[in-house]
Amino acid sequence: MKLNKEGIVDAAFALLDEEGIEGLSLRRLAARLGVQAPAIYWYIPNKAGLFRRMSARLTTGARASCAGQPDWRSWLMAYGRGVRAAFLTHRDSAKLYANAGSIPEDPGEIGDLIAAPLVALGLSREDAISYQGSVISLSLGWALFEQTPPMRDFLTGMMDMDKSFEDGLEAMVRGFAPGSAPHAS
Amino acid sequence: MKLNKEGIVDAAFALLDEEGIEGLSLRRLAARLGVQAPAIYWYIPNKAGLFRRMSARLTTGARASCAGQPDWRSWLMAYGRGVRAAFLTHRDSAKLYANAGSIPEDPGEIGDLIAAPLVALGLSREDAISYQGSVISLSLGWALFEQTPPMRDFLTGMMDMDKSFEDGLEAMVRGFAPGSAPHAS
DNA sequence: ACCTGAACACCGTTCAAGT
DNA sequence: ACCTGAACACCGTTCAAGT
Repeated sequence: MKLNKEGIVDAAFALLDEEGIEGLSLRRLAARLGVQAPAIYWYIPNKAGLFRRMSARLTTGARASCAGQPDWRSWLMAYGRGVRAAFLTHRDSAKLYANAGSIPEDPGEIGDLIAAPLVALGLSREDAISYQGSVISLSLGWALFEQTPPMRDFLTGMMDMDKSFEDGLEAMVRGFAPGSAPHAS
Repeated sequence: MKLNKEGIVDAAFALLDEEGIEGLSLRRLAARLGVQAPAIYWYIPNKAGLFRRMSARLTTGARASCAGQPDWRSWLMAYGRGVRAAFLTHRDSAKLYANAGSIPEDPGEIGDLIAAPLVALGLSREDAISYQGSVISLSLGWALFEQTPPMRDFLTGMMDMDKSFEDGLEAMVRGFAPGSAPHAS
């Protein structure tokens, strides 16, 4: 039963869900795959590379979930909800994303790729990336709080997290004003 | 030259700035303080406790920096800028905060404490915490991207990060609508 | 091509013992 | 009260060697 990259990422998510990010070591991952730790290095460059691969899966899954939106505001709302939902389906995945920083492939064409759906809906490339960055930041930040147990207990004790996130996202997306104050040249 | 908690936190920030979060180990920290690693445990419970102490310093510094604002929107804008600025003054500090999750003291009175300045400006306690959570989330998220070198290079190549953050924050704070859709009871 | 065994240079944390 | 020495149970990563 040979290893492969996707299977390693699958097993890593399973291990993450069971043990949390502290317990996600290459040695334990190898044990779960019935193999010795160095074997993993045949498929991934290092632990950071594994984290990047896992992070990429989280965000591309969210992107896929919001195809076919009628306008760029709807798209950004769906994307924000999708990103947060993706983080909340795997224990500590927001922490993992924060430590990995994504950027899975070469920087040249990835800019076009992430801007494309919003440019198709009428936004400039710069606004597309800027707004998307703010939406991911907000979603990541909330997910981070929701995945830190003492913080989660503290927050759920006095508010509805779903509503707070929704309120913040809605306020921001509604407030985006393309083309206003077109910085520098 | 006896140790003390604040001195340990100072040294930890200095070490963080020099080596990054990967290099921030208790053994190296001890060496910098001219002491053996276990000595640190007389002052802090464990490494997570050190991270929490460091995180608390970052956010309370930002809070202090925005006293005397005339209304709650101005306060939230100042706080968002202050939080991001605080993160950007220490290498990898957003990552550190994401891994630590703050919550330094007991949960009972800290709720009042963080809500107080906004309640004084007319917000309900629930809105105060909800909005503040969204503002911190957005600021933390952007700082995280800005402190991940490949991501930073990628983003600065096609946008002005200061402007993007400012646009997102401004849109969100302007869009907050207290009292609208008062969920459940 | 794919994996193991053994090793290197680290970790956080504990605990008896020193002063 | 405050710190050291020594140890435990881990890490990520490298690399020769096996198949």
